[in-house]
Amino acid sequence: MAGRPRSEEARRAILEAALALVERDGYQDVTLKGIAEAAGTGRQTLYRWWQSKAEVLLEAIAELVGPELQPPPESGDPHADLVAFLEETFGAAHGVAGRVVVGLMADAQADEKFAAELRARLIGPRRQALRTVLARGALPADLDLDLAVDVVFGAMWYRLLNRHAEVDEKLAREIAGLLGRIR
Amino acid sequence: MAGRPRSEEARRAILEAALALVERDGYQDVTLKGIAEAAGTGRQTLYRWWQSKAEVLLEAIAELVGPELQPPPESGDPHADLVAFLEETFGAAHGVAGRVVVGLMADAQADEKFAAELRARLIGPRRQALRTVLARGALPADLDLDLAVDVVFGAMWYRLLNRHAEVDEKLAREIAGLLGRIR
Amino acid sequence: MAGRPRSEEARRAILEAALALVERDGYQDVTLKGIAEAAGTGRQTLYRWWQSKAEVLLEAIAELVGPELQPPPESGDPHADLVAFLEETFGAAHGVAGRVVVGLMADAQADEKFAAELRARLIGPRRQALRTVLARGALPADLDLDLAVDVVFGAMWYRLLNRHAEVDEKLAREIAGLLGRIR
Amino acid sequence: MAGRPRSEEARRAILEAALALVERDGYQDVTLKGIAEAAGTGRQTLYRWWQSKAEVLLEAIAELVGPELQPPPESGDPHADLVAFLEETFGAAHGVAGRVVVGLMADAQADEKFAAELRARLIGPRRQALRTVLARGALPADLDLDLAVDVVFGAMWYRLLNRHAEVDEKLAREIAGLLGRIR
DNA sequence: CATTAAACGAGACGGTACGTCATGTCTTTGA
DNA sequence: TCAAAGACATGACGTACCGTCTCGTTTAATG
Repeated sequence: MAGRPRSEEARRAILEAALALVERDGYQDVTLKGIAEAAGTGRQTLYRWWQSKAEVLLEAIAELVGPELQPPPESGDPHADLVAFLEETFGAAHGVAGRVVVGLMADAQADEKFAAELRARLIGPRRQALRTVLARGALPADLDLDLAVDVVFGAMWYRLLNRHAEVDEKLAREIAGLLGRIR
Repeated sequence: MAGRPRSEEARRAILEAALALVERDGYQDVTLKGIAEAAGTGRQTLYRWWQSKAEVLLEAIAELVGPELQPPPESGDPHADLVAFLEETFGAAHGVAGRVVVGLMADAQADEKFAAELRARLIGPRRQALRTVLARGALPADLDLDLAVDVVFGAMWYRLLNRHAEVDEKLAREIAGLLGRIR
Repeated sequence: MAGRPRSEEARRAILEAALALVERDGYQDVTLKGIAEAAGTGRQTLYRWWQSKAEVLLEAIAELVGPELQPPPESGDPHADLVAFLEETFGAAHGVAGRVVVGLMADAQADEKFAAELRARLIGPRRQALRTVLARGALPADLDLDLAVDVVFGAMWYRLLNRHAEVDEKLAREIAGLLGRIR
Repeated sequence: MAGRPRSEEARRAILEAALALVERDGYQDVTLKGIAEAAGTGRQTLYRWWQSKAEVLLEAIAELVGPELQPPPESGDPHADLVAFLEETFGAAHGVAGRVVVGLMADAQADEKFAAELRARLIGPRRQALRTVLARGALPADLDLDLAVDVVFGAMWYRLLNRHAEVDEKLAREIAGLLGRIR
């Protein structure tokens, strides 16, 4: 038998409601119950298609920032490419996207299965993009690229989570400058 | 007037039970109710002295790693000092301490007041210790020390949270090596 | 839309468990938590449909003694009717029903809203039934029937609460006898 | 050896605070903790001298209405004596005394030991006083005096607890009138 | 007059019920 | 067969009071 097809309308209402609630209440105060009510949807519809709040928001954020996961076009100046890429990346860390992504990382600590999904769909591709940009010549050829990626995104995440300093264009330039001084 | 003094026995039972439960069930599955039961203590005793699970575990972990928050003695070789410090720090990130500290960071995302406490009692002192070690000559004099700290601890936190790679002695040597190549 | 219908099974399990617990532990030692556990039901299900322990037990007792709230068939002998009615009423005051009804009256002292409900669903109808029986000719026509009701049920309640004497068939005959001597 | 004598000041502060709290919050919302705080006394002082809230309030009310427990002087007119006694008794049922006494009766349902104490110190003497007044000739000589007492005080208690009608001078006259019509 | 012992206030202790909340499941009717 | 609605069992939350237990202090009577 065929059955009623999945409602695309309900799906979009849920993803939009989820993001709106994060914006209004903060990631941790969002509940699946609250999302269902805000989306005007049944609770079972949420549980049918997603495992948890984190999965809902991972899908929502993936749709939101999907296109940005590609490395930027090559300009010829490796250092300029790196600065541009970091400025764009760090800029995206503000607003809802930042709040969601930090919340997802927090939730991932409780659930290794979701953590793997988060790495596969969001973190990994972004790492790959940075790797591509770094490989254009901004670093000595013998330097471990993965270590460099850890250092760059590490600083970003550390600041995002610990909030002891801003994640902004200044940081982008400083990190790029630091990498440029490596011999 | 005086009143019955706080029970040091209950306090220690609670902190020990909290750590034991994190070890057994993982940070997120620990509840205040569970801690009280495991410690053989009343629930109100927990609420009397701590605001949340995170505060209990912050105190527990602070007592556990308290002494390590001091910078190591100066050996004369700045690079060796740095490697030694990082090896010790990264080593401590395994076991309960690591699970707790990652959980605390996750919880801090939901509660800015607690985040400030976490920075003040745990993260800040550790940053200061690294700063002291770095200032012994492992870096060019004009490099921003705070940025270097962000880069080093950033890489550590990024790996701890995202779990795409180990936080171990190898990382300690690689990071120290990378810093040593900065001109 | 529809929603899942209320579970009649849960409702009956709760009312039966409540009565059983009163029988076992006494009215005052019954708790909503205990009722839920004994009924194998969620605590929220209790709070969804009732405001308090008293309301649960009022409904339970109302189902138990519901049919008795009607005045008995007229035999032709007003005095015999009265004695029969009182014997039946006073007999029902023993066992669970008596313990529950006394507990309800005690709880009603703390909650005027519930007191009104108790009057409407239990006390009032019983008063009306006695009034009907008394009106059949057991009393002088000019006597205030409500006062007579107060006197009859007052003696019963006084003994039930104060427990200085039994509420039994002997009392039924004595009260009826006293009323019969009024000129 | 001797030890410090019991503080009469603390005792009076407790009894007064208890009555004041009943007046302000109602019997059921008064707690031993609240009484201790309002009296400026330690909690242990309460538990040292009384078993429960009910015992505290029984002592408080006993001091308040103690003198009234005696039958009034004989005037020569039995019916007038009865009316006067009932008017005074029913009048005292208003105000704090009424609220306390109803609360005590409710609590007595849960605790037979306290119920016995209540009967011995408050209810019994009052019954005896009414008995004395009734014995002055307001009733036919062969009528059971205890039954008459049950009927009179029963009506009072029934109205006090069920609150379907007032306990006032009108009731006093009506009850006395009803008794007067018994042959 | 020093000692002693009990009562005092304060307040923390282990318990336990309260009423609320979110979870994830189940059961209806309607599309 | 999916959707919305909403009841279900479960279990943690934070609060309140219970009755008990130290504390340090105060207050007579005793030796």
